[in-house]
Amino acid sequence: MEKIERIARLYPAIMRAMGRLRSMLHEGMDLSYNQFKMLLSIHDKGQCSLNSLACDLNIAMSSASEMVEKLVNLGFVGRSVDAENRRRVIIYATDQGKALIRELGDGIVENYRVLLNRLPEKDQERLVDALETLVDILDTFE
Amino acid sequence: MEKIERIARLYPAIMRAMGRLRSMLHEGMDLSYNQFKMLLSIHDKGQCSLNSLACDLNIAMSSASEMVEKLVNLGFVGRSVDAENRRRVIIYATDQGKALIRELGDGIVENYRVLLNRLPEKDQERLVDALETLVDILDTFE
DNA sequence: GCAAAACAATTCGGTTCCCTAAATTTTAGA
DNA sequence: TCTAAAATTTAGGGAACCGAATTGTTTTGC
Repeated sequence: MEKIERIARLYPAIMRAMGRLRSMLHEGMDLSYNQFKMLLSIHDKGQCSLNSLACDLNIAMSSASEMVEKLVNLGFVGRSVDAENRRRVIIYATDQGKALIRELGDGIVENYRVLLNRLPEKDQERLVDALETLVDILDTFE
Repeated sequence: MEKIERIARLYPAIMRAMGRLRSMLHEGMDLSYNQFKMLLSIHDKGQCSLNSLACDLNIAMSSASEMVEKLVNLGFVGRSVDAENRRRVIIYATDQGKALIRELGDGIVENYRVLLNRLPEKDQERLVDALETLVDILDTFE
């Protein structure tokens, strides 16, 4: 079979598998995957504007605005007007948000561990290698 | 770094990359990715009930029902009551649907080809290997 | 034979995540 | 000062899901 057909056939399989993986990793979490991603991004940046957050997450600013609103209402994120430039808003993780990141982060890592341990040692290595190769190559497409 | 942390770090990167890949592959298509997937599934099964379609796609029957409705309205899919068991509905691709599959399928393969050709030969091999390894291993999780 | 249970699909109301376009507020520039 | 630009929010909408309730249809168990 030709290389391209092999790849075309693999794409849906990967997406299916990754989706399954995601739901296994995040099951029982208080935040959806995307909400968690956003909270994490805010936390990593320490403090940021809506604009930079939206760029980071590759979504429209209006979408980011909505999601931030939700996280603010849940108490995981704070939002205040930037005194330097009052058009801008400063977004940051609250203590509650930071605590959640620690907690969920640990849970996710633990879930990874459980999943990974279901594989024989040799496959664990192959998986990590495959993922790293994939990211490496896919990143060359822009 | 520990294996698990490496994997945890890779997951978002993969999702991002795969999403980008998807939008590159499907850009300008008449059908969304999910609609195309459903049409393809219907076509591959030749003829099917809503239930089996929903199982195949791993979505709730109510979701499948909605999407089928859309595909029917677009003229790509037909739907009729099963004479054997009138509770059941028979879903199939219309000629128009089959033609679209051919057309879009060719387009996608062509897009794959263009993308793949942007990689050096050696990376092409690595990519296919990585993807196949990944699917192979991920499928062992249920 | 027929009422109750099981089945297949649909409808309804809801959520999440995304979009564009228009409005709002604030700042900066001519 | 008046206008243009910048940062965000609001409004409206669409796709893709979900569970629960509903509508028909068939099976079953008495």
